[in-house]
Amino acid sequence: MSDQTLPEKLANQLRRDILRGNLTPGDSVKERAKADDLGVSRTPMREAIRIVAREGLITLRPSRSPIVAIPDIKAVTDDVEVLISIEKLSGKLACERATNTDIDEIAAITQQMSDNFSTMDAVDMFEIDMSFHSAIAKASHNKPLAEIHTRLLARLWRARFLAAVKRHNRRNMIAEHTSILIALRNREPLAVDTAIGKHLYQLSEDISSVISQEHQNLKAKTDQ
Amino acid sequence: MSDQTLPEKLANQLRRDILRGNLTPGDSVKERAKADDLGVSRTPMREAIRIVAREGLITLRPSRSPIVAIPDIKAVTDDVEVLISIEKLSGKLACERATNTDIDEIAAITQQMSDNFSTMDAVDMFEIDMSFHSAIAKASHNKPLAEIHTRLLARLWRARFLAAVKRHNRRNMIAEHTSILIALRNREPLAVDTAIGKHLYQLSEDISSVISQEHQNLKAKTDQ
DNA sequence: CAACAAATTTCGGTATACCATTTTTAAATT
DNA sequence: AATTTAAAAATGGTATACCGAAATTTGTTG
Repeated sequence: MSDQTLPEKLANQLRRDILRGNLTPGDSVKERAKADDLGVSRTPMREAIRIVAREGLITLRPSRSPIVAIPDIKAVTDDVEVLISIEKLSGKLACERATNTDIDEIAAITQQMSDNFSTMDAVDMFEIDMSFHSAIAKASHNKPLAEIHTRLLARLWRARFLAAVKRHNRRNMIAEHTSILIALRNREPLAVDTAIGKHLYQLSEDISSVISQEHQNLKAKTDQ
Repeated sequence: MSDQTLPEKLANQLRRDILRGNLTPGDSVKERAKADDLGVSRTPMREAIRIVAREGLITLRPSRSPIVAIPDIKAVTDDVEVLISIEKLSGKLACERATNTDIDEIAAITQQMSDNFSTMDAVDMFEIDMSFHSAIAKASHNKPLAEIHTRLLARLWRARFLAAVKRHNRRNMIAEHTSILIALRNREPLAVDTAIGKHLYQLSEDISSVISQEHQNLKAKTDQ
């Protein structure tokens, strides 16, 4: 874990702050202040900000403070559009290339979710959901694909989380995950495609509604 | 053009050096040396290196000089795999959302290529080919999609270029571009999908052969 | 001459200093 | 009191300095 570079660690911290809501869209992210907070100099913090910015969670402005990105509905639905395509490709490739270990891992995650679904809070649930989707991307055995997938998920983290807290149709989710898992185990690309499509279809609208609602709440915000 | 930040400009310079062959895979990219070359300090150069590294053209190594990425066959074919999927999605979305201006632009590029195909050298030809594909991505009106596409193209630039120099079946290429264009103009997603698939299908193997050949030539390379 | 060891150099990582632009604050004028 | 303007503070961009790890060179020893 400690083979992570300092800027990476700082970037993680920033992400966490944004996703947990300690930093909300529109907040400024000042190099000096953040660096002082965490007891490092500006150089690595600057790099960390760039890392997170490239993922889309922070917006850079020339000669101005970076701010936490304010996702507009279009950008988010665009992301979801790509995410669906990427996940479907992952599923197809996973059918061809996933090892049994890969699939067992996906099964374990699914099992874990269904075992604890009544006791977990939204955050736990959400993180398991994330790991489910990441596991499929990994099972594609295509590294650039997995990287793109990771980046998209990171960008959608917050929106997905907000959406997930709202609708708690957990049973439904588990059923959908299970059908994806079965299709993968049977190595049936078409069934995987359908199952993933079904699972992600609703997401776009759910997210849109949450984001548009947030935009309402963001009206009287004057701080940079 | 001058609204580009200094690190961006330096990153462009690095890309160009790599793609033009002034820097070849395996060469080290030293902060200090490169910064001195271009008369800037290490800070912006460092940032530029990170930018290009994140695109995949440079490989960072902990506490070592970054080196120009040595693309292995697997990585390149993986990239192509994703590229095909991304371009097909672009085509599908372009059918729905492209403005007539978008399509006229694509047509103009195609025309330009067919007008000058006998007089252009490999580089000219190649750059027009690039712009053709970028124009389709732009016509999807999905920004993150276009960004991913750009990044993939950049990463494949060199390999595609090397492959393109070898096979000069230009007429074939123009015919394929034309069929993509027609399908787009008719707004027929299926036809677009087929045409793009056909156009990109060969690419993977062409590139693979070029890359594997290059790996041969890279045997006795001892410089870091 | 080979192999190992120590000293030196090189290089990335981090901290700090300086500069230019932008933002904020405060004062001054109408 | 409101508006404009000037001064001060804040902030990102860039340069430089310092440090520790890694690589290289050099010297010594078997």
